[in-house]
Amino acid sequence: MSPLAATPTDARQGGMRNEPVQVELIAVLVAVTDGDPRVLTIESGFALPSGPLESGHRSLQSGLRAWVERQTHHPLGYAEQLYTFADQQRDAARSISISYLGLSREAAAAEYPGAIWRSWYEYFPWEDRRQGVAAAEALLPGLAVWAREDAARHLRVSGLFGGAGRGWNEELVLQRYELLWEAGLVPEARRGGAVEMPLVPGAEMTHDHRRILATAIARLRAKIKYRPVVFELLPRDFTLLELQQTMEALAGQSLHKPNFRRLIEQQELVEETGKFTSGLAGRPAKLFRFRPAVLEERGFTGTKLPLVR
Amino acid sequence: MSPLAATPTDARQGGMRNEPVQVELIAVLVAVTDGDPRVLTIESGFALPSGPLESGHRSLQSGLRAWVERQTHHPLGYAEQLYTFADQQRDAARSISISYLGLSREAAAAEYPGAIWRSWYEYFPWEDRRQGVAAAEALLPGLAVWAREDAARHLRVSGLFGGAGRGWNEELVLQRYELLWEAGLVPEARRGGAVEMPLVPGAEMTHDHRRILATAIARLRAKIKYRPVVFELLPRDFTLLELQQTMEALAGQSLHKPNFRRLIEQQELVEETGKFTSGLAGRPAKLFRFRPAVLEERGFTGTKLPLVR
DNA sequence: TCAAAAGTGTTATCCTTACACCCATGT
DNA sequence: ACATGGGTGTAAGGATAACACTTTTGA
Repeated sequence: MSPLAATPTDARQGGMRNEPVQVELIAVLVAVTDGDPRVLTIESGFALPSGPLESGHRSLQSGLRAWVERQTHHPLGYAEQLYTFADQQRDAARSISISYLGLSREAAAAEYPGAIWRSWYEYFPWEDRRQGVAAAEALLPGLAVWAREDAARHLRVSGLFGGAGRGWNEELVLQRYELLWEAGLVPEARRGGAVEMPLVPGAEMTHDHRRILATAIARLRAKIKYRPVVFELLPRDFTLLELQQTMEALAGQSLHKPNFRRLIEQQELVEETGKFTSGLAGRPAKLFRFRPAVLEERGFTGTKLPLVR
Repeated sequence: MSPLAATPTDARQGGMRNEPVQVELIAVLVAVTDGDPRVLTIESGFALPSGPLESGHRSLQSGLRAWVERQTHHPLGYAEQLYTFADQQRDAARSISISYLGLSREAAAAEYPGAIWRSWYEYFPWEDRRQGVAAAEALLPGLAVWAREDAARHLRVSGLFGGAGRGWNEELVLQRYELLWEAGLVPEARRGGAVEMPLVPGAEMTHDHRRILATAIARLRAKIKYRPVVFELLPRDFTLLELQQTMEALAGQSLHKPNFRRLIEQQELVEETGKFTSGLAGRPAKLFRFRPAVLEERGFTGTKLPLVR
């Protein structure tokens, strides 16, 4: 169609050797159970399901699906790509990690001994502010030491961790983790290094898996606000309180009940099923279901720009 | 720290052969000049800058930077990862493409003959609705043929392309392109296939480069609404009209001037420089500059959830 | 009867949208 | 004078946030 000034091959001559690399697929599979946002792990919570891309895999997603099912016996439902990292291992061959975020429900599969669901707040205790901000404020003294006599560091700390009523942005999960790494307050930052400050609470993971988990949490916290993805984590029928508690679990913050209900109603995301809960404490609640029609109706975005009529 | 039930290596035995693959880096470098959103191309607009990851590259980004600078002599400024694709070429070795979105300004470099800036609307004419919707509506007859007697196809077409006042969501660039591909209305869908319907206007690119460009446009159109990235495309000092026209170029839609200005002002994204334009038609305009403080002040998001006090 | 959860009303405030209008400069 | 773009006022309607309050069940 268009005359080529140079073929792609021509344009790519003369560099260093092309490097054949290993490609690894990593899954962050999330479910919310009993108000707890959980992530599916192997090796007793020390690693995320993962494995190399193989010649038998027809696509990245199907390769990932194969690894998750082999290692956890859990089906991989909805999944989206998260990020691609390159590991620069000295002298060893280079490897590329392609990570995915999956949304599922714990009930969807029977137990399998090699796979364990863990609350993601075991890895990031300071990200859970539903019962108060104590876990986050416990980090402040250590961070103050790191930021001592450095105005730029102080700014970063207070921007990310709040402190004196500075406000908390729940989406900055990765930035907070990276700051803790930089400050050497997290064990994986010290591999092969000296001990300095006392470590911060929170469980470690292999390689960069905890970093990938932070990326997944951040992505999900951002996404629930503008795409109806929460419903992947809920049964077909649910009460508004269950919906609210699922959102709270993800966001790590408590929401205002009356206003939350109006928000949901106003967005017309759900419809009544006509059924009610029973047998639980309190007044029976209406059961709702997601209204899949919204996916067609609006391309689902929310404009935010003052268009001209 | 945590006792391992199995080492990572153990858990990964017994599959097919690991597959060493080629990794390719691809850049979509965008600038807005004279109200035109442009993308940096090589091969007379037929390809995006790209090249394989090499052993000398210290990271994915630095490898990309090296390729862009070699092929276009243009510096790569702000860049973020877009998406990672796997190419399943039958019998040939598999290859992985990691694409990036970069924001820049055309003025930042001198001309270089191998590299050309092209309006992205040359590739997607129907995405420009600033001068009217004729280009999009011209597609409707062909799409109607494809959707004939298929209610689901009709729904997709009207959801994506609007039609009778159904509204237009400018972020669905990729979905629209993929629908046109499926309908066989785009030349790259017919490689090695038969000719059916007349093709839709819009320039072709090699491989899946046009698809990657669609991904980049969609990402950028979404992102300008919640992150202050437009400023990467503007000079340090700019008028509000320049800012507006840059946004319009990206969104492909006209914006309402008075309300746009209030929106910007209300977000406190910019500050006055005290300087004015001169020598142009009309009243001199105040020059503004981006207020970088916003990046610290708020983690920049806009909550959208009814938090409890 | 009480605890627990569901669910409603009301208000003040802010943001968005649309429309109308005036201002300052170059030609 | 007038074309061109810069810039302001204002009012309606909608969304948000905070508060107080009523309803329905199980124990």
